[in-house]
Amino acid sequence: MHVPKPLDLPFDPIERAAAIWERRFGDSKAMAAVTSIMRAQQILLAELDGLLRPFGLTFARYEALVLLSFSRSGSLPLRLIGQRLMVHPTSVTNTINRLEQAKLVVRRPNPVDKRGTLAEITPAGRQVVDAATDTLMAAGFCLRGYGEDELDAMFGMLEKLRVAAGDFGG
Amino acid sequence: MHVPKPLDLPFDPIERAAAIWERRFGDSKAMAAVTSIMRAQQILLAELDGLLRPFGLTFARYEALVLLSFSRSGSLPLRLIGQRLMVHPTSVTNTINRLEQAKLVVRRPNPVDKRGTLAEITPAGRQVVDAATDTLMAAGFCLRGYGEDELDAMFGMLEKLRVAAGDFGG
DNA sequence: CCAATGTCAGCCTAACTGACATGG
DNA sequence: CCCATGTCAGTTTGGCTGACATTG
Repeated sequence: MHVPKPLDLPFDPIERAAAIWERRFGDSKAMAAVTSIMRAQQILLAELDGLLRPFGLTFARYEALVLLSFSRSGSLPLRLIGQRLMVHPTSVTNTINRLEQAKLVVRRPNPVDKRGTLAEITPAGRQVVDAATDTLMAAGFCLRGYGEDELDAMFGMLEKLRVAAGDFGG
Repeated sequence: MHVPKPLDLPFDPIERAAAIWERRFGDSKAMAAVTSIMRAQQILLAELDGLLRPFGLTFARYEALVLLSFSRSGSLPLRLIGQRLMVHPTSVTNTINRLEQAKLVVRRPNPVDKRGTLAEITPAGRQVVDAATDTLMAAGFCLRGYGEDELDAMFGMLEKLRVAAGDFGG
């Protein structure tokens, strides 16, 4: 097995790249920030997926399950799931397929719009999502080490980017 | 074709999820921050890959090419590339394969360590990486809208997370 | 003999394209 | 008729495991 060793370099690889960058191309702050975001996401996703593996979930599937558990009827049209989670329609189909195979969700025809399909969370699905949530909250969503103010600042900082991308009304 | 419409919801989907979360599970700041980072990375990667597509590059391949162009000899052992970019050994093999197919890189045996392989950037590789860099810098690495101080703050904020993950010596 | 380097085959996930059936 | 919804087939990407040959 490939041990996921903490590389533990004697220097920050991103900072080093930024220093060389600066000499070669000029201002490197944006490059350093982008690279940091990429790496942070990689770290977080790996840790979250690790925590969720015992439940047979990935973070993407967990998010879908949470969304369903939040809805009044426990069911939502696939189209709406795609909108909220901001993923491609075929990715929704795939995600719901896996959750359905795991018996955490069932598909039902949408009585309102006969073109559509509803995904409905099962009792087993509710059990799993609650247990998984306990685990994630106990781990502080892998953001232990940040204070409430810092978490807010992070959210606020990235909000500008999401608005600029057109996610929602500025 | 699926139009990549800017969903442009009348509300922030992450903020809404956080509000419901708060009532159901309690504190939601960490969850909101994590979700923001995930979404930010998704937005940035899509935009960067879009900018790099005309050059036949993905962001991952671009990063490898930049790293090689920064080295004195224009060549580095694959092992070292994996360390610096923080990717799995087999992913390095894959990345270098693609760059080699595109004639932007060549493999050479490592004269120092006969187990190892060097990836060496070609003149064509240097041309492509310079042109791609011009494009990315003109786009401000998709982080237009942020001031220098904000970019620094973002980098500093995420540095803590990378240290905690063991990327480099705290 | 053990450890490190890199490759290979193979699997899994997610995102995407294009095509399509069904229905508003 | 056009558009929306969802699925399917197939491609691309990257990350991973396990096994292996080669060499330190």
